[in-house]
Amino acid sequence: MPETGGFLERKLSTFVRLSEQEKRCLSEIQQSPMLVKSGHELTRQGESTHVAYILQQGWGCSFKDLQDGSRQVIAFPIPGDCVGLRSVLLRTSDHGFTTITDAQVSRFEVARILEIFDQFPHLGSAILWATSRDEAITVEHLASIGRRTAIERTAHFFLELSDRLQLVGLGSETEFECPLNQYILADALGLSAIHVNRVLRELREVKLLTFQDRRVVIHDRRGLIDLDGYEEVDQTPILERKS
Amino acid sequence: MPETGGFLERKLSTFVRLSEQEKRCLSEIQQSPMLVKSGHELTRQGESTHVAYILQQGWGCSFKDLQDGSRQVIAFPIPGDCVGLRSVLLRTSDHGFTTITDAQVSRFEVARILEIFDQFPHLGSAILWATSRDEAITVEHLASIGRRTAIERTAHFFLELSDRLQLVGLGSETEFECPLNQYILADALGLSAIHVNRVLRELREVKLLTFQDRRVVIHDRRGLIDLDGYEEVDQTPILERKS
DNA sequence: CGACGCTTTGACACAACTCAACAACCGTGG
DNA sequence: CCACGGTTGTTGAGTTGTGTCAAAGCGTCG
Repeated sequence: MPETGGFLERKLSTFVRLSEQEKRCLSEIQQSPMLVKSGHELTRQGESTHVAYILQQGWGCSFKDLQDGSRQVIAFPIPGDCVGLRSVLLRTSDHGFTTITDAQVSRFEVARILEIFDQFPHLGSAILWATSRDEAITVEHLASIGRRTAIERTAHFFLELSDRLQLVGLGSETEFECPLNQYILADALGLSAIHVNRVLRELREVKLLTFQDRRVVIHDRRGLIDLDGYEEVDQTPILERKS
Repeated sequence: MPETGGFLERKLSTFVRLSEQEKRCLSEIQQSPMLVKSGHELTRQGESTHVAYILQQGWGCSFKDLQDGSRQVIAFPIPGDCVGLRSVLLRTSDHGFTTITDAQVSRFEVARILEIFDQFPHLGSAILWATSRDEAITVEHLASIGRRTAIERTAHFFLELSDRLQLVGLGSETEFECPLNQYILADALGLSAIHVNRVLRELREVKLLTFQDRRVVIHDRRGLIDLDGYEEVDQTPILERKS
């Protein structure tokens, strides 16, 4: 657990300097998070809802179930990320969300977000920035699955995950916790679990990256980047307060 | 060319009933569209910008270029759709946009959008709805490429395109103009152009769909849906004015 | 007329999938 | 304490969907 403002404040702070008032507002909507057991489906594909969540602790994934029983994982939100914000504007949710570990989430009414946009425009743009970043990640994901080989895709996935975790202080340059199994990884990468296993072995053998015991160790960041053309995100704050 | 309000008004109207004032506002930002020649890159990957566009006429695509020279097409905006709205919030654009035919676009400052959010909240939520829908389409696209076979993916793509075009009155249940070539299609579907050709042949042979002479004809909608599990979007307006 | 963009086809290669089996690890209960 | 099933990881063998390479057909346009 980071400084009082939580992971969300930490993440948004890389984008815009927040006033004390805005920080209070953030704390307020993140009060009394609820506990959620591992494997619980917080939101279901096809349901309609008026609430969204901020993930406070633990891991989960948003996903889409297809007709033939297969599943595509869309994203792995990490602490500080919003869950289900998009769904509330569409009539029905186009995807589900399930926890992967025990987790804590803050629930909020979407109406609350609209109020915030009104009251704290800077905070509003910071949130818009965050959702834009999430979208950009989805788009990159799309490009990965559409055009990269299995090993490039996997390397890229872990680099991106590493960067996001570092942004909220949940990992170092070279190492982070990652309680995903190879089945979930497969559904995220658009591969079969068996092939994921082979790819992970190869990454290990060429001494680029190790994924073992719910833990990722990056042995050769440069090598991974060369493999897949990963581009680091520029994270310096770009919006300064006017006054 | 539809009624005076343009394609954007028509699209948003399926979501929320617009006041005369709001309609005027929409017309205003779409005044004096610029002409863009086919094959022109309106925005470039990696550039930073403060303007976005509304496509008025013609076809284009947003895409991502990868390190190895391959390309992934993210979306085919059609008239009434926004282009580059997300990019302006991130420091640099994560994708490019190029026209595919001669086109007309309205350029607008992002600041203008923020003003609209202020002045016409209903219009603001309609725009948010539209961007949420675009996101949902991207997510569906991701699932398609990750988990569907080439033929399912292709069928799904054309069904979705058909629905969007109908929404702005640019196609019927069974037929629409589609000036895409098989190379661009390939980059959108995450396939090789040659395989796209094979898939199109098969769709034609089993009498589901014909793609020829820049024109798509849907022979058997039901059959296509059965093939790929396409879900129609519920389009009844869900936001009614309060007063 | 030739050049060019796009489509079509065939032969072959290969990345990733499927099926099948086994190993390692866990918590549980007898 | 060990036996047990359940979950996850690992490996091999064979299959298949899709990519690559090569070439030809066909409009259109200068």
